Amino acid sequence: MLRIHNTLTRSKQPFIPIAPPRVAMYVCGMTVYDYCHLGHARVMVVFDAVVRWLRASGFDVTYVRNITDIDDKIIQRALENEEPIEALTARFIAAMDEDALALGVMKPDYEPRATQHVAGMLAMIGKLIERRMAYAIPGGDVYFSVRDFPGYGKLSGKSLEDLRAGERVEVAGDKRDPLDFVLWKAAKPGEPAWDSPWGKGRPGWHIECSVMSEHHLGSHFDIHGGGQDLQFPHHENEIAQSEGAHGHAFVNYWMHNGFVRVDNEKMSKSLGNFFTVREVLANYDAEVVRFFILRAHYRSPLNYSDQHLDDARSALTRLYTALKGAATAQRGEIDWSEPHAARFREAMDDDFNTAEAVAILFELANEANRLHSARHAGLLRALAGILGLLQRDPTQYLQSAPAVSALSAEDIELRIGERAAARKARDFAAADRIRKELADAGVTLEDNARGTVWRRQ
RNA sequence: GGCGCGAUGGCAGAGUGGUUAUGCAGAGGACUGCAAAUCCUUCCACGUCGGUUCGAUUCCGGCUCGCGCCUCCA
Repeated sequence: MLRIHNTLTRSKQPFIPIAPPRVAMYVCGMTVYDYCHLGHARVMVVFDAVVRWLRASGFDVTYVRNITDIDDKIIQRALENEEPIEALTARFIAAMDEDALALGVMKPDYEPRATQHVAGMLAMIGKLIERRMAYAIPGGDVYFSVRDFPGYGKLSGKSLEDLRAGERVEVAGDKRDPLDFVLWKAAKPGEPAWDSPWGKGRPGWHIECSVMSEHHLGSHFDIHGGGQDLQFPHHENEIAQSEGAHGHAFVNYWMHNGFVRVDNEKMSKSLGNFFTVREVLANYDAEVVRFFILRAHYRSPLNYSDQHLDDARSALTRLYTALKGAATAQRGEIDWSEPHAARFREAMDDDFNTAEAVAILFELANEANRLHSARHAGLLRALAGILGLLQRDPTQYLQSAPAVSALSAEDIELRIGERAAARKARDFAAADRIRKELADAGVTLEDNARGTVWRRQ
């Protein structure tokens, strides 16, 4: 049985869907004013693996990942770029789609955008005011009143007192409580705005997720995910809004993935220590990046460095090499009673332990190599497929070139031909010279009974 | 200051109250014209101080160090 670590209880709990086999899952996606960095990649890949495993386990998953396409930073960036907001967001949504596709991330079932749900937000804000959990102030802002929502802080494990004590920022004097957060922001002249009962304005950040999740999944659903940094205040506020408006439980299982780090520090926009997905993909195959992410547990911190990606690349090469030699059996149904498959399932059922699952993949590779077993190779490929790995033609993968490559496949084949002639003439010095030359260009040769095969790096 | 998470072998990274994680790297061997790949063998481990226990890396507590949240952030 699947167990999920629930942030609400800080423990692993058996996963019991509200209406099996249906599973409703919402993940906070990107604010589209810049390229995705590796932290975003981790969210996409991790929850992609979660959805894949849920589906492989027989659940009928509806997966929603939102797009925040209106917010202060978007407005500011559009202003800086002197381009319309719609053009800016369209550009970065397209870039995000490219990154996701490269990383093998399947499209969510729905990708709602904040700007498409303003009417729903107005309705929910109205309801919160009606239920006396929100209030409008003269300027046109509307705030959520945290003291009127019992249980505020239950997700992040903080009390209102703790939070007040820890305040680091001076707050506007018109809030009733410093911790009250904005639901609706009055527009300043020139800013994008929607009409509302409180005047022209735009939504606060948190309200969109409460509204869009309800729209697609209902007011009470199974799983809500996102990066650890969203736990507070974003997800805490979502709970306040949704439970405040509906009067019943919002989400049963909260999942938060760990940060990507650089030099032991969180990779973040504000620190400026981030690498965009496309920067990394210029030097590394996207599958290597996906493998690198999935090889760690989703809740652990993940340290990024070129050295670690090199390591991941070598490891992935071993897996593909095992597949190369074997006539992989057709994919089809997985025999879950097979010991490796059973352990794989056990690992994934234990809070999506992809690190353990990947280790089992290596054990299968060893079996496949040792026994020349197409059955093991086939199982390796099938199980890896659940993680979105090892689905390419092995030779194609092993010969794939990074962005900048000195030698073309044709050149390589040509040199291999010359070397074969030299070897036939038993001129091994010449043959070794050619091999050395190719090695220096990042190409490794392997002689076998049928001839010579090559791969990069 | 408040709250929380973590500390595993050269590196990365799972896990477990007593038994091999796994990968990369290293050493030796088999195979090879030599290599590569593969296989076999092998070195290297659980921050620190106490406690519980027949036995703790694994449970409990103190300490040290690191990280995160408390402000936008995946």
